[in-house]
Amino acid sequence: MTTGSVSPRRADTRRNNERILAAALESLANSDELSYNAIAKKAGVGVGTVYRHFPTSEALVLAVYRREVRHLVEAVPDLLAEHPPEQAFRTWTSHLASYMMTKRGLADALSAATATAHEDLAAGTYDAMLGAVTTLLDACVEAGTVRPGLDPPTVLLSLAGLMHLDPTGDWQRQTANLTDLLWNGLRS
Amino acid sequence: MTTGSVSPRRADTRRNNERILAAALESLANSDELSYNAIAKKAGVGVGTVYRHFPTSEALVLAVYRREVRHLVEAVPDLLAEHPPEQAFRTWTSHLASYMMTKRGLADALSAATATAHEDLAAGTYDAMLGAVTTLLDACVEAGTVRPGLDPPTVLLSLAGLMHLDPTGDWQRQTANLTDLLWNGLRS
Amino acid sequence: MTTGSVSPRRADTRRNNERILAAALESLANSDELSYNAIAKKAGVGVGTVYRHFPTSEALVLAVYRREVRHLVEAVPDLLAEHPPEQAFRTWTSHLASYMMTKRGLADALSAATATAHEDLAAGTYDAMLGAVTTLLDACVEAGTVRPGLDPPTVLLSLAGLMHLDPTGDWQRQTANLTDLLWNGLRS
Amino acid sequence: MTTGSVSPRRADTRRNNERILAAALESLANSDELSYNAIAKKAGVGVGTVYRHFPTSEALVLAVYRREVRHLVEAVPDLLAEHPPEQAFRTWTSHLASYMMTKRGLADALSAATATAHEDLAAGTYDAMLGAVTTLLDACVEAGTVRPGLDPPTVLLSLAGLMHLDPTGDWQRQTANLTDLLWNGLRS
DNA sequence: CATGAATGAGTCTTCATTCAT
DNA sequence: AATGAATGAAGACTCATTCAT
Repeated sequence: MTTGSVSPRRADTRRNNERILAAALESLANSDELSYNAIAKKAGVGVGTVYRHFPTSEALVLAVYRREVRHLVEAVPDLLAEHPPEQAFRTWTSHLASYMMTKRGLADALSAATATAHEDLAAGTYDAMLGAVTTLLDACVEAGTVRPGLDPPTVLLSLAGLMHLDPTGDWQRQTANLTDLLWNGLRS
Repeated sequence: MTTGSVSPRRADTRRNNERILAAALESLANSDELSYNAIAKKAGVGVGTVYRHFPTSEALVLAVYRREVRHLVEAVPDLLAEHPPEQAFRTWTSHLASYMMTKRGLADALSAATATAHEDLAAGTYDAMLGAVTTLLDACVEAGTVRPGLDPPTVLLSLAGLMHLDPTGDWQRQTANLTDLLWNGLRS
Repeated sequence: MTTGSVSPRRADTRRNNERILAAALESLANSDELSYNAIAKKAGVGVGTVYRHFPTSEALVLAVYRREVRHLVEAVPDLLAEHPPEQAFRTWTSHLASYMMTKRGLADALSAATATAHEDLAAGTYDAMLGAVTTLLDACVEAGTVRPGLDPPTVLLSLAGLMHLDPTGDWQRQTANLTDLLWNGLRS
Repeated sequence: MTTGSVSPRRADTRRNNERILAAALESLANSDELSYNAIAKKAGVGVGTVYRHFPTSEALVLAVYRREVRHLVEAVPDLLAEHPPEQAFRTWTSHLASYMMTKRGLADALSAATATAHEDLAAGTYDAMLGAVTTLLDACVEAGTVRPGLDPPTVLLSLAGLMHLDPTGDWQRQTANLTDLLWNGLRS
């Protein structure tokens, strides 16, 4: 009846889910390759288990993505609580950039997945990101530093370049430059 | 044993090169998948021939990319000759967008390739694009519609979002929106 | 801790048995494929339950077969009661044909199963079919339309072709043709 | 330049074809199972080679079948040359039976394959068998031992039972019995 | 130089079977 | 007894790469 139970099998299902997601994220972070066999091995479960949890690779990629997006999105309220709006916006942007730098393959995998994905599967994550941007913009508008009437999807789109920074170069400066340029277009 | 002409083979070779590149582009346009076997068949040559021309898939992708980039870059002088600078900039942007819409897989393939590629291989294409943007910006500055001192790499980066438009949606409007937003940041 | 009735479980059990058999028949009818997992799902029970009821796939196939054979066999008395013997024989033959047309996979599955099956498992169904044929023949002999001394196994064998009719063709005519041909060999 | 050449690779393509067909026949003879991996191993070639020669399992099964059918069909002229027609017919029938006894799985595999097969693929073999039967019947009619006007497809169908004989039983006698019964229906 | 057959490692995917709950 | 998650062996299939012709 020890906590590290004797039974090797039927280990907690939720735990498996976690391990699979973690393994998949690790794969995706580097190479945009995602092999069910490799993930199963890395997660220490059978291939079949991975299939049971995520029947298609779409589902798997999306699940990984969703988990990651949540982190970015959940950071927004805190940023707004601790910084003036413009600063919050800029900081969030740099979060986004550094995130992209460490999760290289995710973007590619995602765009491959969403190509086939049913709208509803992908929708959630895009909407979440959009919500984050909208919240940040609204705060800035409220503070009078950004002109009203901006289109959040367009602003989000303008940040997409962050996915293409060169991780071996001075991407922090490039991020700042991009944000500056963009900010000129947002200013009231 | 020559057939008569100085180098009858040379013509065949160049022809093969073209066919392979065309076949590869077609593959890349849709699926970001690139199979030597498939390309060979589509190009009507043996696999070995493809290997002889492009020993690594990196080399192949880059060759395709270079050819495509040339088209975009070469459009710039004509645009500037026929339109006022701002209009030229906007039109070029929409060229870029529609190009990305039809060459879906190319961007992904490229980013995968450059991950490992020797700098020098990739450098050429990036520089060419940068040159195009610089030329356009300079013309605008000259015309007084854009403030001087802008960083061309940053401007190019801000256009990267065009690679992520939804080809099933109203990407033409989104492109216009993005350009408008950006323009506000460029204006003098 | 009984729920009240003498054996409340027994009812469930019988019900499960039915559902499993029905699900298996449906599978077998089309594709000769028989997956425990698929059957369990279709029957709305757990895989384990299927295993408990039918420990081997042999047992399952045979159970399905036995149930189906019963239908064919039980039709004989009625046919003989309502038609003159020769007519009964011909009608039964066409029953057999149309049965085979709708249960495509069953025959294959069965022959695969009986290859390994213990004699006793398979015996029952063959004997039942043999009995049906014997009964029909006897009636015909009695009526004087068929010569006595025929070997029922041989007659049954001669009908095996019905398993190989082309369901997309005019199998009804083919059945009639076969029966006519055979009848010439049976006639007194 | 020895005949048992040094080069292990690129062994004569035709030879490969033979080996694959032989390996496949051996598999099919027993179990109606046909695994590309297993066949490749048994034939001593790579899996890919099997795929190159027979892209689908349909194609493979049919190729095997065709080869085997040819043997049966080619026996007809000799039989007719050496025996009186009726005897030729009976002997051919027993050939057929003994053939089926040793190629158990082939029939099942074939019926599975033809289910999906394009007509043209399968047609050849059926037509060949039909031709054999027709030739035999014609000879018998000519000799006056069989009544004219019989339908060859129906006769062939009546022989289908030979595929279902019990190889552990006295199938030789059963074959004779079936032929006798059938002959009564054919006699003039 | 070009060709394309051969190879086989590696990925995907399904399913029988076990067993903790 | 029933359930269904987990497992992993097994077979399908693809494709990069080599190399005889």
